[in-house]
Amino acid sequence: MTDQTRYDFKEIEPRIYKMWQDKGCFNTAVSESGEVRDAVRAKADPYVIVIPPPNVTGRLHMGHALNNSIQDIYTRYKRMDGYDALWVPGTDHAGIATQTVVKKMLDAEGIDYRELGRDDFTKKVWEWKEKYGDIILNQLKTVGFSCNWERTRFTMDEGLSKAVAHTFKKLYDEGLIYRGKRIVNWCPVDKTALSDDEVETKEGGEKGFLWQIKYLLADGSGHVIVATTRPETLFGDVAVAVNPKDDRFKHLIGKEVIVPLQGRKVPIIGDEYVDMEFGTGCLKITPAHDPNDFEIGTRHHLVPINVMNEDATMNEVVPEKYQGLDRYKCRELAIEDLKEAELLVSEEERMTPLGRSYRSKAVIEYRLSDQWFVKMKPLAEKVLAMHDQLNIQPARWNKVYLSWLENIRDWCISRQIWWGHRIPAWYHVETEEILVSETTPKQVLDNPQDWRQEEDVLDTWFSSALWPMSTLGWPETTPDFDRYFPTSTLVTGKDIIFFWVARMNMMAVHFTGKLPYKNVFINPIVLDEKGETMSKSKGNGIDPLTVVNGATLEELENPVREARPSNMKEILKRLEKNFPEGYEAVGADALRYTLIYLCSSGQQLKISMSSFHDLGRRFLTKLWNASRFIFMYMEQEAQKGGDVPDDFDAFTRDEDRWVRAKLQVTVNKVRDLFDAHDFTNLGQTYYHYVWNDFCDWYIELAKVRLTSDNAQERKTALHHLAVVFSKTLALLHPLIPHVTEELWSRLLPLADEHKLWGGERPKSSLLITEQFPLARNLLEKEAVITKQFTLLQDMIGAVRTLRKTYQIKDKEKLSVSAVALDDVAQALFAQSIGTIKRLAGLEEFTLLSDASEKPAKTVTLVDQSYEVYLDVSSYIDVDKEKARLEKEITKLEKQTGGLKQRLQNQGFLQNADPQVVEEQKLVLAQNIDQLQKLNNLYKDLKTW
RNA sequence: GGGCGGUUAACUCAGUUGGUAGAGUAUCAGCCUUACAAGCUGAGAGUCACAAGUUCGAGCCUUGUACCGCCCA
Repeated sequence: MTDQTRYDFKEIEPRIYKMWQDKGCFNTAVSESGEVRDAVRAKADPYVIVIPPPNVTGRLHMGHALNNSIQDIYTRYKRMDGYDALWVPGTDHAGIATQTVVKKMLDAEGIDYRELGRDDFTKKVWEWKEKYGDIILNQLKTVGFSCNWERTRFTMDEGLSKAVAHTFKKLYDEGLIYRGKRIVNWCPVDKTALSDDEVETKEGGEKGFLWQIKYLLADGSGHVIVATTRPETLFGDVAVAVNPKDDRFKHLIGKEVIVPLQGRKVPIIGDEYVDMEFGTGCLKITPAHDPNDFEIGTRHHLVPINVMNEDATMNEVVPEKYQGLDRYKCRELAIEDLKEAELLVSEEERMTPLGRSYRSKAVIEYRLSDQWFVKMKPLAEKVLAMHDQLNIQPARWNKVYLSWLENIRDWCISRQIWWGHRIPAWYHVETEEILVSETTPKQVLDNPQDWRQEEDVLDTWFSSALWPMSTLGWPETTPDFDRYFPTSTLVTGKDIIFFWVARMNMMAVHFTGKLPYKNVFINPIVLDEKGETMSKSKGNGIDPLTVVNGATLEELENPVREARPSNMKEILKRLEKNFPEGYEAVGADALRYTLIYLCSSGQQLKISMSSFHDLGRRFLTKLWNASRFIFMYMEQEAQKGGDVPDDFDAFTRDEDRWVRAKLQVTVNKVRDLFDAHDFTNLGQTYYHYVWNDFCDWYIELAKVRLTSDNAQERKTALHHLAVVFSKTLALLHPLIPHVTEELWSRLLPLADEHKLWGGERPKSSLLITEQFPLARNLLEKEAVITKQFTLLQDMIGAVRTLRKTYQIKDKEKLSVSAVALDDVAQALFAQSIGTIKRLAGLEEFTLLSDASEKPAKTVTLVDQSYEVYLDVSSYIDVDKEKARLEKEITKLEKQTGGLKQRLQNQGFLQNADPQVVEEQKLVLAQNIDQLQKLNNLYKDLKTW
């Protein structure tokens, strides 16, 4: 036995993880090159998960910890269950994010990345990636995840890049990728296009203004009033539109107005799009800066006028005084000038819908430019047709997923940055002919001066969409792709159902005819204890590594100080109050246990710093100490001596049968919960079994025999402890792998040494590859013992309650007698006299043969199956006992009254399920019986 | 505007085909019982958000309302 009463994760976890890696435990049965490494497993079904690749710039956060804990549970469970398990790890290149990080780094060094040029900049990014790109993968290792690190992938790897080029070329040839001048979401900070899905809008819009501006008619016959939230774009106006049905304005169609501040003449056009109710009923048309206007402009063959630069400053098209101004500066100035010119009619504050980049958070500009698109509808239709083959859990996410696919829009895939997969298209400098090719085409090689390659790169999600295929070698027909595709399960967050899940499905179905996985599990979002999303800027994040490794107060405060949230003082105060000595680490297993325990079926998971101590650490400490107990008694056998029985069965008792039945029930349940992706009850199931069944009851019961002089009894108890505990460790391993593996390594040699297995020795010396306990139906006699055992538990509980009610000190030994009213109780009590005495703290426990032998002046507990008589003559307080009985009688009467009423209700008797009626009748009869007994006791009391 | 989720004990959450509400934490009381005081034993604690409906019977089903969170337009 170790002296430490707690699990030393700091020493154990890294050691165990390294051991797994050294022994190749995360490897597959068949290597990438097709070499068989485990002949048995190579014949088994594969079980495959591909990781949602974290950004290469990313750092592990609680969401990753949860998401990957779930994946690890599945991987380990299936691996133990005999499958050839493969969990493919890796990172994505995160085009915009990574480019920004490296750009900032260069800025700090005083280097302008533009001056470096594309090739040198890309080199710098690769250098950065080599240096920092594995950080998040290493962080995953510290949490114990059993990824197959041999197969670590990166979306910019050569093979994966080939897959991207291949896909692009194919889709282009099939007419599913096209290039066109379109209005796109433009991020003026990152200076790139964004897809619709990368734009966030705030509920209810953001604070802004609606201005009404006079546009004078060119013929001097008056004016129209136009309402706009974006006056700075008026320089790009190409028309004013009215609804052709609008009697107020339809006579103006065909006339011209003068664009204010600029003097250009533009036509008044009629278009049904214009909402007569909204604003003034006159709409300025600015095709280069608004998607709706773009459509209207196209319909009327109007040439768009772009008035902004890439960074959303005003360009040379606008009057000189506005040129170079930021769009908002220009807006202010324009409003002033309009006032001056007496063209501003009104200014009204209102919430206006605003899009922001999900990366930079900058307000999106609309920009007319040449972009590449994927035609999504044909791809989406194929996926929709196969939807019955996809199991999305929780099922409600089907709706979200389907509605996106059903209302699919084309996907803008070009990005105006340098870091990423450069689009494999070449333009002829004179003819504008386009060549698309996986590798540089011959024409280009022959006459490089005549061709220029597309400057844009592809959206990172384009390569992510290929992830389950490309990580396994596609489009090559590799052994990996043959064996491991399609994969089994995808675990991810709801925020990327559109970005990622749907697009992966489309690519896989289009290119292979198969969905890339069978199951999709959407894990909840991790929130802080107030229910707010964790974010750097709020300073409310809980770093999983802090939980694993601990942190000083200063280390806890630093991220908050850097983020400078508005409630910074309050947060710092709370940290100082709660963690004056810093945060005490709990290790990876405690982190994992806590997250899964709290992983409810809702959409969110609230967590606080203290939950890891209260849930995870407590549980592990309990398990650790249970093992100390078992190991201690095993070690003591060396001195105590004696032989193991020839047949453990001969000395096996009901409590042994009971705990094994409980274990089996738990095994069945855990398997069901795994298979149903139901984590809601998993933590509780584990907790209840380990804490209540195994520790509180079985270990306590076993103590009677473990302290016995009879070696055969002792060793039989140890035998059952060894077997049951070994299976318990196996059952827990997927969730808390390190501690269970460590305890496994201590249990096996000890039980071997003392010959305790009795034919039930586990097969594997490493728990990670031990068979996961098998499910089976409970035998009839197991079901019976499980039920019977509650009699014993209730009886002991009742005695304990009485003791407390009478405030009898735990040390005071009581004398109790009991009578069994049925055979079950008779057999159980007769066998359990020793354990009852110990667990209820009794001096004497006498089993009477008949209720008539009941001693005088006892406190009596009545049950259907037994009566218990407590000799409390030296403690008894008649009034107190009266009160106790009264309370119980009242409660029972109330219940009985309700039952009677129901059973007199004709409606109930006629309509209810006959079985239910019978049940209720039985309960009523029992209640009446019980009530009778209690009333008798109450009468007796008067004679005391 | 459309959709999704939530509202159950002080807190975090369970709650199977409708049959008289459960767990953990916290609280209170008693215990250093040779695995664990990061423990053990016991106790108290709920108008299941609100309203109406269906039903013999509703935390659960239907409709509506309120509030909280999220997604889409």
